[in-house]
Amino acid sequence: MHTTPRKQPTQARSKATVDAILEATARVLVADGYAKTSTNRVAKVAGVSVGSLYQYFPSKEALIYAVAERHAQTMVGLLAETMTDLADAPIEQAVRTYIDAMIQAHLIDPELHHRLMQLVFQVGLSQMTEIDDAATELIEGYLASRPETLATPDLKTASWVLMTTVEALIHMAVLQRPELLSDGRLTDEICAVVLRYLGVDCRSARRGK
Amino acid sequence: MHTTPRKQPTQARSKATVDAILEATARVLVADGYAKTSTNRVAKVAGVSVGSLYQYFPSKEALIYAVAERHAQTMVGLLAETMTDLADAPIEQAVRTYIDAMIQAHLIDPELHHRLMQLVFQVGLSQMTEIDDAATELIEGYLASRPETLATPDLKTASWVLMTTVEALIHMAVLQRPELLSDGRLTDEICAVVLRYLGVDCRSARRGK
Amino acid sequence: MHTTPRKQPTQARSKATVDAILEATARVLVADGYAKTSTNRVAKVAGVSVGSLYQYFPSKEALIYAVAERHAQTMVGLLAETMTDLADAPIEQAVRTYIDAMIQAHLIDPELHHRLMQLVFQVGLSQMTEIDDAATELIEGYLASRPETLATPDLKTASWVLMTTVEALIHMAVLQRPELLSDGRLTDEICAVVLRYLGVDCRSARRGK
Amino acid sequence: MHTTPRKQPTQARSKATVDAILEATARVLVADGYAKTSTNRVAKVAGVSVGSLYQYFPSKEALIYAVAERHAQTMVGLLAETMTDLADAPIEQAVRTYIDAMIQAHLIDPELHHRLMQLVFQVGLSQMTEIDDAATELIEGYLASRPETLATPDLKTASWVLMTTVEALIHMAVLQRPELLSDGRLTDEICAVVLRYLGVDCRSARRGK
DNA sequence: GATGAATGAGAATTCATTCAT
DNA sequence: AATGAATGAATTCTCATTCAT
Repeated sequence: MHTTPRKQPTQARSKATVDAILEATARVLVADGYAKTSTNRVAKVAGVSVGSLYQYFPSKEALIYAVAERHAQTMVGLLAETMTDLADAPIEQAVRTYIDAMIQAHLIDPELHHRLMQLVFQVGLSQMTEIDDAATELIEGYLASRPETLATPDLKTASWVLMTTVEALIHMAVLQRPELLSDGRLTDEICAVVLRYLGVDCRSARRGK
Repeated sequence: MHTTPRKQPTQARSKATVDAILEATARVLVADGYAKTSTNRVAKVAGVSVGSLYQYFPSKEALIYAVAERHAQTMVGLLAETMTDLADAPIEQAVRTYIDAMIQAHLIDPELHHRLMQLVFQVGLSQMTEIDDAATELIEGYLASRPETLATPDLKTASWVLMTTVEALIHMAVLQRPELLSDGRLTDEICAVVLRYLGVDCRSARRGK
Repeated sequence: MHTTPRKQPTQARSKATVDAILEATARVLVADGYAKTSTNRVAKVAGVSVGSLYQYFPSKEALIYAVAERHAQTMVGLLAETMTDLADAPIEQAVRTYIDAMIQAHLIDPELHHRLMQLVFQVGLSQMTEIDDAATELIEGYLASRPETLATPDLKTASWVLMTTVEALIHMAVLQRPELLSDGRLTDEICAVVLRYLGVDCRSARRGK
Repeated sequence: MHTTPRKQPTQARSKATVDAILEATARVLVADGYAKTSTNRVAKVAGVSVGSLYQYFPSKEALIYAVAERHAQTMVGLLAETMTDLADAPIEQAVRTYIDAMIQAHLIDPELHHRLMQLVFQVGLSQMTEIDDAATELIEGYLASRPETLATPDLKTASWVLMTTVEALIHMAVLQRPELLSDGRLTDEICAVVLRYLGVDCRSARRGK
């Protein structure tokens, strides 16, 4: 089963077609779920014929892959943009910036993100796990440069725990508790989870607030 | 679309048939995923005819619902069994018991659990979110009885944060980092995340370890 | 690609279904050719649903295979029936019996036979070449028992030449010169080709006719 | 459905394009078979656009027709070239020349020849049967000029029998027994079949060999 | 109650052909 | 003339569901 795009659109017209197809795929995937996402329907929503769809994507899977690729790159791009130059920032600020960036990244297209995450194991969307891997490495790099912040000696496990925790809280909040996100309460709580885990912002710190 | 079982099996033989069907559904679901789980195949694996399957379950969805129901009840049952009489236990012990119980519950059938979790939004398996709701209430009840443990005044949010965090760490570990589970390292780390978030086990506490 | 039947029909009803499907396949194949033989059309002609067709034959190819199998067995059966006890017959009679049997076999279903022969290399219908192989062996066995009849020392090549010649003349006559078949002229000519090649029925023999 | 070329290429460039298309068609036909010979693929292999292809050939069938036409003409051309001035040659030499010429004609492009022969009835390629008709006429003309050679009074039938026999033996040998062709054994055998059928080269002739 | 044959709508995919650029 | 993007009917095959036996 091919999962790589069939050909690169060269003309402006075909570029627009490919964009329309990817956008339609995302919309249909969100609305109907993977099982009910039919290529004919995607084509119809995109306003092109099935034939055109298959001219650029050799299979339904390739379509999903391309959407995941595009979404993952948008998210990682936003993260990378925000996370520069935190090396010297105080840890409270670094953590808050990371969490804010993560939330923004999740808000790019929350429903699409969720659908794609569901498919990670079902279809094998490595693109999506790479977001997490990138985040884990980011955290690991930061913690490695500040050994004193780490309560546990196991750097890798701690990084994974932090990434997983932040990711899960944001992901679930986006889906189940959007009100917590909009008023900023959640950001505070996630910061608290992270900083306290790192030994910062203990009762003493909090009291001084 | 009906999603409730068609009739209650009264005779012993019927009970065995239903059990075989549910077990077969779980196995096929794990092996092939929801999309490729066909009722004909389930019937064959269960050793009954499709006709018999439809005698007890009016649709494919009803089948999945019943499996989710059974699995959720097993998990909640195990949790309920373990969590009795923690009201007076010291917080460290309560947290550890909770986390241990959660891990055990996740290890009942990790792959089935994961498949079902994937389907929560796709098919609308409220049974699975009820596990989380039950856990959240459990936490909320415990924290409500010990207001001094809470660093945040928002009891509901804190409970949700804790449940989500513990659930995510265990779930992802079961799938991605099984080695962290088997040697007990993860239990320690999750305890640390929870207790520090609750203001217990700060640096000072840890140092004394 | 599976080419073997999916399941054996056990009940009388399904046996009739399978028969209807095979017969319809043969008719559509003859009428429309392989490329235009669609499974939906076969099902319609057979008076069953596509689903039923696919219950017994996993692919279009499997369908053709089964038809070829059935046809080849009918032909070989007829040959075997006719060709017994020629060991002691005079060569003229043996040759004529063989040719007559071959003609009868070709007349079972000439158009189907032709379509299937066309597909031998295209689809790989070994069943059909096996008819030729069986015929070649028959000839080889007969010639081996009468070394004096053979003008060439190379038994295998001579057998292949004879089988190919007889087969081609009958096959083409059935399709292009049916009138030669009906009045028996062709049988005489094919006998002449064979017997003269074998050194029998030279001018002298003929003159005495 | 049009089957005649759309326009005659007058310019040199057009001629080259048409040639490239025909050659590509032949190659794809041999490699993939008729059903999988797509016009898009032919165009790609020919190095032109589909649009250009359809400028010269109004349909897929027209493409195949043109290829058959070209191939048949090449074969008939080679035959005609070789067969001149056999009127006075001894029969043994005439037969051998004919068979040699036929073999050479079959070796021009054996796989293409076979693919086209398969399509004769499927698509109706009269061009290919015309090769046989030409050969039959050639034989008939020769035999008519030498009535004494004929064992049968029916000239037409005898010619058809000879043409069919020689054609089949060569055709099948090219496909199934190429080793018989390369070492010349087959030529001898085919000569034997023909000459003995014609009453020449009886035992007596052979003995003197 | 049980069986499993039958159904047919619907999904993925291909490819001959057209036509705007 | 040439290009190649676009079309969409047609094809193969699946599977949830029904119902005669």
